[in-house]
Amino acid sequence: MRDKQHLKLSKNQALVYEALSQASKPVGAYDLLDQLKAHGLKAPLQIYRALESLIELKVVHRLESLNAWTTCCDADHDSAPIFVICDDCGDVKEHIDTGLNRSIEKISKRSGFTAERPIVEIHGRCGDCSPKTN
Amino acid sequence: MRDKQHLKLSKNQALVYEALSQASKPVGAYDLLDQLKAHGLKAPLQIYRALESLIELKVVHRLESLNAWTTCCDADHDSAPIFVICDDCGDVKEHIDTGLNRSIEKISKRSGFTAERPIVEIHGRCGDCSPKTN
DNA sequence: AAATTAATGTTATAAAGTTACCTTGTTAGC
DNA sequence: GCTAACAAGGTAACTTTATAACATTAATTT
Ligand SMILES: [Zn+2]
Ligand SMILES: [Zn+2]
Ligand SMILES: [Zn+2]
Ligand SMILES: [Zn+2]
Repeated sequence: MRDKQHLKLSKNQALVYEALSQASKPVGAYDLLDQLKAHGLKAPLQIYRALESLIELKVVHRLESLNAWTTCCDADHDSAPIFVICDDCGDVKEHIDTGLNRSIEKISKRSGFTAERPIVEIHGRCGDCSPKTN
Repeated sequence: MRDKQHLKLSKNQALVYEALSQASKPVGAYDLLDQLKAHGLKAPLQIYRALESLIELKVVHRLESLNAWTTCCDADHDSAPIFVICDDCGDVKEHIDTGLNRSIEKISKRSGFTAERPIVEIHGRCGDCSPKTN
């Protein structure tokens, strides 16, 4: 978590971050809103603004294929986060993998492209949900 | 394109596939609808249903981070398509890369996960749009 | 031809995200 | 302490994206 402890978050940012931290899976913006209505939040924009700044601070990631957000795994990474998503139980894990990141760099450079925001989201079945083949 | 020539598409499927083929970039569902209103289509669902079946047939991919669809590059691939997306000019290219696919397999197996639908979308700047460093 | 399956048509509605405009706090120079 | 500059917040209206529900028609199989 590096110095995420020392992050000075505004009220709404802190509320949204806290809600994401306590969730066991990524959460959608309107779900966050529902939860945080109890704390006085009223409009989608309050959620979206908080999420945007938390992403800027690199403590939250957006899952493009789920329209949902989750806290960073705390690996203090510069490279692309890799999300492994079980379509059965909804479990999501964040991985950091230098090999995959090298591949992304290679593919990009080969075509003169500058990778700025690589998105890797692997859908499938986790160990618990996969049919056992024994 | 393998035998995409020989695909028997229904009327709506053919219309949507044709529209995507002629576009130079991925196209959103409502943009497709606007275009195809001239051909009698009227409702979003007609577009979404056609897209769904075209994806099933593996001739179209959805770009999760763009909410848009594009035709397959015709590489007749089993492995994950990798999209390289210029956030400046909107250009999108599909790549197939065995190295990256091996990384995805490795990461998955390591945690007992079965990858079924890997999503890789690399945002950044293409060669034409990158600031030249000379 | 009857049964089955795939594709369509249409309306209404849900879910996700943004624009516009205005108000309130916080910080930094004076 | 005053004030300019800026970051954060509040609210309403709205746009964009996607799906549910239900009825109909076309193509395929038996
Ligand atoms: Zn992370
Ligand atoms: Zn699972
Ligand atoms: Zn493809
Ligand atoms: Zn470009």
